[in-house]
Amino acid sequence: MKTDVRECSVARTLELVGSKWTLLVVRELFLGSRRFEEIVRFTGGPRDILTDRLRSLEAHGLVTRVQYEQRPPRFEYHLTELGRSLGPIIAAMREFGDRHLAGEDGPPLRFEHSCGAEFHPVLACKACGEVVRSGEVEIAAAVS
Amino acid sequence: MKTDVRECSVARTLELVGSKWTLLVVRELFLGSRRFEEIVRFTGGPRDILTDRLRSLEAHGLVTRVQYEQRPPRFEYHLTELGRSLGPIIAAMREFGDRHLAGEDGPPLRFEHSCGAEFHPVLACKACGEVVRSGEVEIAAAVS
DNA sequence: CCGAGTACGTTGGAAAAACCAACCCACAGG
DNA sequence: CCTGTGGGTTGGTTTTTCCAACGTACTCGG
Repeated sequence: MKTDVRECSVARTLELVGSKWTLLVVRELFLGSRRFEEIVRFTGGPRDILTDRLRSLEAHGLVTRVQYEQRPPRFEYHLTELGRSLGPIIAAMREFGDRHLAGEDGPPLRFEHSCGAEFHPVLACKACGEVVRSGEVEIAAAVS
Repeated sequence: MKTDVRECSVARTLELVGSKWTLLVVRELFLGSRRFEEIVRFTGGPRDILTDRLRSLEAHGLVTRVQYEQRPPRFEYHLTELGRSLGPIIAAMREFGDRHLAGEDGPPLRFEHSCGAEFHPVLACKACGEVVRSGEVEIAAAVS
């Protein structure tokens, strides 16, 4: 059997953020956590794994580790511009969870758009600006 | 140290699709693969793990397993309506990969919107329909 | 000065998950 | 028969993850 593994952008993205805890770390940073202890507390992940994920995110340029204290040396984690461009992925997951997996008391986190309404993301076409309905997008070409 | 794990929709979504290979399986189904052998070939994942992921997706109602042949028994996998609503997550990952991690020969998969242009997803606000710029969305309330 | 507490990890060992090659069954075609 | 296809399952190895404990470097209160 040939091994025609599809080298696609989804696969490449998953290599960066596809392992356990990584996207929860990114979520935490989006929500404003900066310090290691906050990330531990709010994600609930094992400290060693979270350390590993933060180093990996840093190595890939999604996060920077900034010293905010000399003695003892203390660091903060910040999303880079590249890291912030993971926003749509987090938003899409949040939206999916809100709609289909919400707990008893609804979505635990609410966002507000500058138009004043509660923010629910939908996908739009960058070219025409129209909100996309299912069936309006098709594969144009599939290269191996 | 208190364990104030954030019970958010992102975390809940990751419980469904957060383990390795799951989202690649979903991508394959979006791209039209239906049979087990196709999923093995195009994702490159281990057969036993892919079996496990398909069963898990089925158990959560994201995928259905349909018999298309009696003797010998053969099955196809299809995304359910719920499964198709993972589209924005896949699209967001594809977009991230295309923009920041593209291989030498550009994005390997292209999509086309019904407006005629190549499709690149951007986030829009469901309420007002406007495309969202960074800084326009803020946390309205954060419940532990 | 002593002990407790905070911040940010690192370590060692156990448990779980992933991986891989090989196997199995049912059938089809030559 | 003998080979090939489709859709898995099995057994054993390797990798990851998990967890609790420890270490370091300071600060604060008494």
